[in-house]
Amino acid sequence: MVREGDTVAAGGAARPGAPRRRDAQRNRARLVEAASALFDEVGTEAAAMNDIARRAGVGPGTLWRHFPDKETLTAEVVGQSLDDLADLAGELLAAPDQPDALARWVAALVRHITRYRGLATSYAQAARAADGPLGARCRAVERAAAELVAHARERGEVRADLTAAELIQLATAVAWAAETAAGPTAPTRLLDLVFHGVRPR
Amino acid sequence: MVREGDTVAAGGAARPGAPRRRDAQRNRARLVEAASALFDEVGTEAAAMNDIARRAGVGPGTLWRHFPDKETLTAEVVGQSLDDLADLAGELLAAPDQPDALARWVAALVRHITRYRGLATSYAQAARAADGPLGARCRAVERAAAELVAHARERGEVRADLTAAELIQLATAVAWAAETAAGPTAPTRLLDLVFHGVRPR
DNA sequence: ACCTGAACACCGTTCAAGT
DNA sequence: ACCTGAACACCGTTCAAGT
Repeated sequence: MVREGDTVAAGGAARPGAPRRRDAQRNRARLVEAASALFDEVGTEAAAMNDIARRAGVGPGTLWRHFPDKETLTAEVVGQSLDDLADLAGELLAAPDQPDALARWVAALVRHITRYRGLATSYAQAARAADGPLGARCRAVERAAAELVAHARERGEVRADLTAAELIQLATAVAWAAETAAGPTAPTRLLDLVFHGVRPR
Repeated sequence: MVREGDTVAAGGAARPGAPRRRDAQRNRARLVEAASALFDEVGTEAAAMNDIARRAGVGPGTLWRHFPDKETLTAEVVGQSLDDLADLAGELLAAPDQPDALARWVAALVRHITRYRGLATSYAQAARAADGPLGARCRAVERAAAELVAHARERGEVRADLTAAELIQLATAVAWAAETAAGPTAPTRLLDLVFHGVRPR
């Protein structure tokens, strides 16, 4: 994560370009903050790029040079949270005999996706064109999921034919349904149905 | 369904308004056809209203007077298919001892939703604001689902706490996931996971 | 009554002009 | 180098002017 003032010291205060760089990095930080705030209010899809720029107090051109498209901006806003998910997977695997590690991780994944309205759709699009910045981060999450699925399979906690990609698709779908639902169906309820099935046991 | 020429006989050929009415109905039929064709090609969301009007050979104003919003137009395009779903539910319930009637009906529901890209999102939005024309039709589908769920529950084919609304949310979510998926995961596979659960049995 | 198409508002995106 | 904001293309939506 680039922080304000990082390259100012590196560049040297005497160099004429330095203040510009500091401005650029402050603008960048402001843009991410403005995007995060607008995502909170109206969701990732309804948040207009021009509105994000205006809220950050910069022109649209500045926004577009810092982030060449909305996917890159979205990836920057949710990046830390996605890293946290990968870390959580590692912790769950490292701790011995964690019961239902997979179920707990998937619940965290659904919580993450429902953080901002529209994220499920953003991820689905990113996963389709996997070469984008968000798609790259999604693949990292998928690798973490694959380890957890393999672990759960060894313990007999999931069907032997379940793949990590399928599980992520279902989790994303549940998050999408919860965010667009008419009634107050909680994502945890839908997730429970997915894990145990709608048929009686 | 309104067919070309229906009201011409009813209005009388001598009345000056009659040719206008015939024009109006031909335009209406052309608009629905153009919308259906464009939905096929680019999905319900990417289909621009102006493009639909242009393809039908009418001005945008004509489209907007026939269909006051996109939801009304969408409801017209998928109306017959939704009626078919309600009919199918009736048939499955009428025939005695149909095994897995519910599962077969939900599979048909998912096939319907995946007919046009974007339909899952259209339905989710329609279900949220249930007073629209599409929301009304969705409620009819929900009533059919409720009967099937009750029937399946009596036979012990589903969990006792499963509601029709939850099942429809899951079916819509699965359809959404299948249409936006990166890989070639078939909706039937995801539906199977939802019915039997990701845990081993 | 019904139709047409120009027109307005809005949003994504670019780029010439500034410092 | 970086920023600004005007500008263009596009889409949803409306409406005055026609027949």
